[in-house]
Amino acid sequence: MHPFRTHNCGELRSEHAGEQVRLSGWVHRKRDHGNLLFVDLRDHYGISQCVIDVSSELFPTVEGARTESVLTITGTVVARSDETINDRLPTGRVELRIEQINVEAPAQLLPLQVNSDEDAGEEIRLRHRYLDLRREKMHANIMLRSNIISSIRRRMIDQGFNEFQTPILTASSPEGARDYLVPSRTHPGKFYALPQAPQMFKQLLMVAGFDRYFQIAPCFRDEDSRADRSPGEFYQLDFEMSYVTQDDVFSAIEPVLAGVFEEFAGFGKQKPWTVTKAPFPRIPYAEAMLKYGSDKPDLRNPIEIRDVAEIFAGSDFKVFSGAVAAGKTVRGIPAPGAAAQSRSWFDKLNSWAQSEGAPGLGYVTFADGGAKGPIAKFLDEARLEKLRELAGVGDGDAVFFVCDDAAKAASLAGLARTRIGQSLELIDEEQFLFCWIVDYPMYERDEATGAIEFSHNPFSMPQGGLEALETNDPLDILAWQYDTVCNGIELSSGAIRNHRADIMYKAFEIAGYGQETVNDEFSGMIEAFKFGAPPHGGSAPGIDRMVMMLANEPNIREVIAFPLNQRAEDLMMRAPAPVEVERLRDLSIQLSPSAQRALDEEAEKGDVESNE
RNA sequence: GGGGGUGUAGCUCAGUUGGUUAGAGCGCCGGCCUGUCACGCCGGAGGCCGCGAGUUCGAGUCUCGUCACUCCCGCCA
Repeated sequence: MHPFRTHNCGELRSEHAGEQVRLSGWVHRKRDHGNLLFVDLRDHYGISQCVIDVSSELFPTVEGARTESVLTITGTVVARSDETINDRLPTGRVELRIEQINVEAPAQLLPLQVNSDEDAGEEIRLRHRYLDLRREKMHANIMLRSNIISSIRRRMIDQGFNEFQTPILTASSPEGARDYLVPSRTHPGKFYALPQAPQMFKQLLMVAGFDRYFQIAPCFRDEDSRADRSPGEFYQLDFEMSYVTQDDVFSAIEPVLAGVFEEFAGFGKQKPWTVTKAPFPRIPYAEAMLKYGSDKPDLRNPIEIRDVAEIFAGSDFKVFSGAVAAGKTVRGIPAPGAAAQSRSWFDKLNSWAQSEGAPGLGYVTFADGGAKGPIAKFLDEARLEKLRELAGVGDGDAVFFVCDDAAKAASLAGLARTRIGQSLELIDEEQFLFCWIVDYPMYERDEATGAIEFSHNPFSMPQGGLEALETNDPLDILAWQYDTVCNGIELSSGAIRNHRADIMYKAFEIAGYGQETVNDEFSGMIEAFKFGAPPHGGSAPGIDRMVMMLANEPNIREVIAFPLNQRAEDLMMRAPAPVEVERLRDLSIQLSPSAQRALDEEAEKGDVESNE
């Protein structure tokens, strides 16, 4: 007989009755009746009830085994009597009579309870992550992640993609996020950087003549975390293709995303959520900013913002008409059914808008063929009729107004759209609604300095190519640049790349970088482009975010086995940590006095604590 | 770097306008219990109320500072 198990803990059924079997697993729960004792033995696969009574000499051993101890139990499978069958357990029609037991590893008192759904503090969960991961929900989340990744891999390979690895120790990339740096021992004073993404490598693979690359790629960015942004590192489904247009990229990846989401949309849900079928809607950036006030719209919210500047232009509402005359705009946010809301509901939205820095949130309500609200009396019937038409509203509805310059108005209107949609419960959450945001502007003006800079990704091909760069106003140039958005979350960003050295130099020149800078900062890639680079493009959906959405978790750390905490520390492995002076010497590194002082203070504090 | 929330038993939390000895559930230890499956019943141990100042006759409670965790802003081409 195998030393540990003949079956797993989720396997035993009625047909095994009478067999001599061996199970290994953790003590999930014990029910000690004094003379009769039940042990729920748990492993990755399930739970089996084992039973022993006082007549056995093994009884004290089982009684003494604490929760989460690891046991190997040998015995006979017995069918349970009808009244003792547990239909909630797949193995609940049988139990194992304990005839032999080996305590493989006893467990101490637990810092968190594995067999309970009770929330434990995150610090304790991360410090003892191996225990946290034993718990049902976390175990399921991590398995979901594993299954999603193998599904992605299968689907990508089926689409003709090839999996490659790219370096982890590489060069620091200019712009973008802060890099994680790794000091070089062999080159004193020089540093590697961990890749923020394999961006340049995947482009170089295209230049190298491979086609259809993908990788489940680790990415490292030294930026502060958020609930949906894991600290330090995360994973992308990174892919790139040669000789493609934007439409080719979309039609290659849409079936993968739609397929994966359809496959897993039922995880932990009463009924599977609906998923957008390919092809996903394509929304130009400018339209998204107008209609949704965001370049990552949540399409589950039915509200669409309208430009209603013309209604206020020349009107008696001087605050708005004056602003419109001065070049500002007015955005209208329809609120279907909101006319029935109380005065305090409108007041609450108004004070919310003020907390966002706006003067307020004006509105008009429509009822009984007339219009009410603080602004209504300033608008004549023709203007009100035009408003009904533009905003698509009628009796029972309301429209809110935001007046500012276009960018600010769009942004506040977008926030208001979300807030109003939630407040009126207009959002059917149980769906995954995808779209592409396309036609991003290539450049934008820095508010503070007035300088022209890249608005998204400097490696994107400008629409119209070199000619557009040479002849158009930079702020009017669009890029072959696109984002995948699902339920208001940016899932990926991608582009048709700029594969021409001459266009690259020109594009950077407009953003204020000379040829030498490009040669310095992107030497590998710009060189490569001088030896025949294929037109290419791709994208990189975030794996962690996809899993988070499919698992319906509000926090990305719930779908990562061993995440860093918010301060990018590993509480379990104790990273980052100080190192011996000798090792720093190897690396030609000396700590600053302030860093040394901080370490000394911390060490002192640690000593005091450990002496107690 | 800035703002909000939280910090009380091993864990999750309650704790009134500041007022005697700080509670509950789970876990732990002991006792009883031969059909439970979140077993049940009885008993017990376990607290620098994050830390440090201050106000007060008196602080878990109020004030200030500080630390930790977390959420958000900045940041994330």
